Amino acid sequence: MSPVLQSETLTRSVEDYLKAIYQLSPEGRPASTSEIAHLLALSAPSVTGMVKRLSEHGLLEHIPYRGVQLTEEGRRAALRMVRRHRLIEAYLVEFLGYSWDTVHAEAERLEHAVSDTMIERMAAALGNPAVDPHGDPIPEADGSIHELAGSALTEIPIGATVEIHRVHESQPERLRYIASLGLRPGVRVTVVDRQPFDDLVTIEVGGIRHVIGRELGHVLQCAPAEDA
Amino acid sequence: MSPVLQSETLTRSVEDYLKAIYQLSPEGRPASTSEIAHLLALSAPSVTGMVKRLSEHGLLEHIPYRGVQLTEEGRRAALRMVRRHRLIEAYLVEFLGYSWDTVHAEAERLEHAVSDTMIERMAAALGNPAVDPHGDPIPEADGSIHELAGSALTEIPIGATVEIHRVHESQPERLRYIASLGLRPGVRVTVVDRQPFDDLVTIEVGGIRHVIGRELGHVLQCAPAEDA
DNA sequence: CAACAGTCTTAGGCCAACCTAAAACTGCGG
DNA sequence: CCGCAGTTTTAGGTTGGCCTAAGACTGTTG
Repeated sequence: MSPVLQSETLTRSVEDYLKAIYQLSPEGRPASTSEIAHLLALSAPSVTGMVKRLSEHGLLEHIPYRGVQLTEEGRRAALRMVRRHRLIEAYLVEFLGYSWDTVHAEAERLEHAVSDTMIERMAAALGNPAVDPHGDPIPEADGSIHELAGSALTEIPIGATVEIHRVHESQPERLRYIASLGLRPGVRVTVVDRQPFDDLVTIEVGGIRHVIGRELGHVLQCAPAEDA
Repeated sequence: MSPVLQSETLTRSVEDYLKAIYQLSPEGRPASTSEIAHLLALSAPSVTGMVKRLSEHGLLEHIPYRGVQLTEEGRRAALRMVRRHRLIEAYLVEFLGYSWDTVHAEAERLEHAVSDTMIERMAAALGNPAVDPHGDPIPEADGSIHELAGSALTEIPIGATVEIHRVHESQPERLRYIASLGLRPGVRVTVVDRQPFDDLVTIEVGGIRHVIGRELGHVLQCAPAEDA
């Protein structure tokens, strides 16, 4: 598309910054220096420096002391990385015996090394899936993405039965815990109780009850159970 | 094995240097600065500089003005990269529809990004193959390698029929040409004539005759045809 | 055995990416 | 509306990995 994006080869670091900024705000709200620094485990000054260079290259706009927003070109590059990451995760789970909690780190490195050709072959081998193993939607090769509407588990009313669509988490520790509760995309849960504070939710899944706290509750994205 | 190799993470560049030095001399003969520079497409001073650092880290021995040799630790690291490279090539050909002439570049990037776990899963998916698509032997995970004895096509006497075991080439251009002549590992060829100079060899493969020059003749490693 | 060609190393720079310490800005509360 | 806490940027430094230009070495050859 853009002549720049096509010719110019982005470095690993640049790819990571763009992806991080996109993930901090898929909707395009400005992301702050410290948010980016925290997500990438870098110092704030490092982020400021890189952000300056990226804005000179037209990948984002930086209003000093105010935050950064991806340009159309930056967003495209970011979505390309997200597509790569999620397809790689899906491929590793499907064909190389990876589990949910171990794919992230591997994909994090591979996403920078794999060619477009290879990504598309992997997509084809998978049958062009719409979501990755965590239920996150995979952007199309053309840069479009279909975010599926859903609500955090913390927002489901008592008595409702919903299906988990998405587990928006990448830390292996937490993923293992979530899996140990029997929670993963496609599983059906019923909200049996809610505490008035701290968004505590009691759910029933597979006949067993668990109490879910605020953080986990936000990680678990749900939608009304489909068939009956 | 070595505590250093285990803990220390080698950079991409270091991995490339070690692999290059190994490939210039699998037997351990000293490799020259300029050979390394040429293979890696770098300047000679860059190589001198890196070689110094690597020798300080115990990965190779450098006798100034004389050349470098891998230490045991360096050789192990190099063989690890060779194993990765060849397994990745084999995997891409087997499972992702790559052809002979396109795998090299992809593997060249992936070999630095893939985890040991993933390499071993790929090896398992392939059934732990002994050779890659070019017929090059794949080192074992423990660092041993079984070089198969063979002779260059230029050394085969007139009248002999041999089987191509190995096509030791990575440039896509050349590989495509070689493939266009119907030459690849496992194919049987008969030497029908040889010129006294320039190692020109006339071969017959699949009923068609071709003249092979010195360079290509060395690339094509042969062994006596097995069954009759 | 001296000179020369070719190879290798030293010297000195550059750039991307990171860092810490210190200065500048923002926005809130008194 | 001033000052202060928190955030962000500037200033200045480090490291890895590359470069070119210039000097040092080696081996061959007249």
